[in-house]
Amino acid sequence: MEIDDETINSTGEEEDKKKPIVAILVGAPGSGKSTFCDHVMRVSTRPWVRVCQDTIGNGKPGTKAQCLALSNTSLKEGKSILIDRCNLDKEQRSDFINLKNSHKVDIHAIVLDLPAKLCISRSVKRTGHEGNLQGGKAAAVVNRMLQKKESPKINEGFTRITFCYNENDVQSAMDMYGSLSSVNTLPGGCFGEKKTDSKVQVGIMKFLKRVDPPSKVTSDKTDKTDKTDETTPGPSNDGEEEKVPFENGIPTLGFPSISTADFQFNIEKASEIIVEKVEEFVNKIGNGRLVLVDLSHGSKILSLVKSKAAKKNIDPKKFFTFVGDITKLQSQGRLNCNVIANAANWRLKPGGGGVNAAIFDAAGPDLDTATKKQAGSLSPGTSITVPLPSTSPLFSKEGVTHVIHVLGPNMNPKRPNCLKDDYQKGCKVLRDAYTSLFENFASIVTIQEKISDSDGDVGTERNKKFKGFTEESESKKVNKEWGSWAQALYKIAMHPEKHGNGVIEILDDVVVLNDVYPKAQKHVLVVARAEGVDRLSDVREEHLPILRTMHAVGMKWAETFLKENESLIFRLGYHSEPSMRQLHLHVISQDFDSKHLKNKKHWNSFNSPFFRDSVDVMQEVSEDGKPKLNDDEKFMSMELRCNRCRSAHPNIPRLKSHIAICKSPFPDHLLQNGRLLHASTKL
DNA sequence: GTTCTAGAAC
DNA sequence: GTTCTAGAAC
Repeated sequence: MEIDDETINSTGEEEDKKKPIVAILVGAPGSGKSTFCDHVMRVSTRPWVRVCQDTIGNGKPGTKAQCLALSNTSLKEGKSILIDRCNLDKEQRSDFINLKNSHKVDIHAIVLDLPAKLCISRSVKRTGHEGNLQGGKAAAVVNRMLQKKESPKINEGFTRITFCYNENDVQSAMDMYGSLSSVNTLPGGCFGEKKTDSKVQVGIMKFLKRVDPPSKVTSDKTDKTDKTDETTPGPSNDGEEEKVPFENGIPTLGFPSISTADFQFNIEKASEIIVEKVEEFVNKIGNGRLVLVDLSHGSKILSLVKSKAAKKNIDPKKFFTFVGDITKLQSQGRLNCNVIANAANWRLKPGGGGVNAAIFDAAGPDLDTATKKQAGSLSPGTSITVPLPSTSPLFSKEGVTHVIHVLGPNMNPKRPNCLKDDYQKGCKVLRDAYTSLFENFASIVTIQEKISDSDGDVGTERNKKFKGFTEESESKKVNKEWGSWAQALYKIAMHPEKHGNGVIEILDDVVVLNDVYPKAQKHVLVVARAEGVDRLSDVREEHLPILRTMHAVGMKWAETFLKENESLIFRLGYHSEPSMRQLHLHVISQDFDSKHLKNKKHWNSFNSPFFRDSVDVMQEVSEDGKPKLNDDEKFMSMELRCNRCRSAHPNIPRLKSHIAICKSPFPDHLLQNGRLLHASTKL
């Protein structure tokens, strides 16, 4: 991030230039707030006062009132202030934001949303080493605070919000604030907010998900004439609403009109197809939304689409048009689109003018490299999703995490594959192009939803909406070959008498055995004996009887174990993508007390959406003909969270010492539909 | 699936 | 120095 000289305080008033800044740090203990303040105060030539609640009482912790008092006196002296306290929820921040009522100031938020494990380990360090207990205490404090966090929003009254998710982000933000003199300031708006880099920190998904639908943006029902200055980006219907910030954190696809510019597709027909496809998809993209973007207010396509969408009563919160540069939607238009579509050429090459040149240009060489990894060319009517590396400026400045390249039909005789006037073919290709684009966007949304659901609450209802999408993209996966070590279960299923290692029951349809490396006190596998069902993705409606048998046998064994030990709790389910060949049901006690549970993958394979409860699998197969799979690798690298209280832990040993003592009740979704089996439920 | 181990993190 | 993770080999 850097300061853009052109955007530095363009109002020109001398007084304005000396406006102090109230910089509110937002972050858990250990997120680096004090380090941030120290650095800024050391290098900045602007006069800063640090308002730190931890030390405000003569070096000891003080009160919020003391912080406010110091803030007031400092502002009166014309000094800028750094509010160094957690400020994680809206209420905690509001008193400091209200300082703008009595002082002429800009209110900034600097969000230090670093991985929970990092904050915890830093807190542990700070509180001293007094054995493991101290670590547990620090984790508990950080976890408790993180439960409360609410992402700051512009509409709380901030002039500017800077989000930091890793040390690099923090360094950039420190440099930025450190470079401020008493006269320059930073442009307003929301910067760096991201929703999708879940591999870095899955925990933020829940944080960002709690957003309201956009309130003010509507696709106008009346045909107003647009008189707004063409250089000002904003919702295309009304200039007055430009000041209203868009809600960020909602998965949003910004897309240009395909084929109408360079490829000379008829605008009337194109607008009809856009609206038709939007209508078809608008309810298939979860809480996501679609935004048609065009650079100029005079654009015919926008007004045609707008009026057609209004006639069809398409929800204006889910679909609207927007005037602005598709490569600067966040920085100039304050509209965060985590996904943008590119009107690509068939060679997927940069340059050539128009949207394609602009996007490749703004994204830097990273996009070209990432694109080449995916494909070398594109057929008309198709699209391809390219995850944007975080090093790309489009990612860091605009919050774009994916670019979807789309190729529409060509009606321009000067370009290759021209359809001339064959609109029958042309319309079909254009429809295909939008279908492919919106499907690709839907898969991105689905993956994000699944990850955020996994972070505590499960949105079964929402998942149901995605029926059809994920499966399609996932089924494209080529079946992996099984390694020699992965055949053990298969061999046992086929010849249990020969390979009887650990086998405890042999029936016609299933074999039951103790897991050779149990991940809990009790851990058995119920293996299907039929040939041809290697894994969950092979399961279809015809396998419902075997699923039911496996479930019944698994339940019987769980009950047997519960008679021996009433304190156990069992869960029955399948791995979305098993390592061992031959469909097998895990019957596993929820203590996870085992020396064989050694790494993140072991934990997450039983404690993330990757683990599919047997009851849900049976229901899905009977309703949809096949089970849902959550086989994204991301689930394996998720933060380590307690299966009961959902607290985060920095590593496996810490997690294990926590779960050994955690007595919290299980999350709600596990308590429903018989997903968990207790002694009391059966006695 | 596990084991082994380099090297990152503490 | 020790602990812990993650990738390769099996």
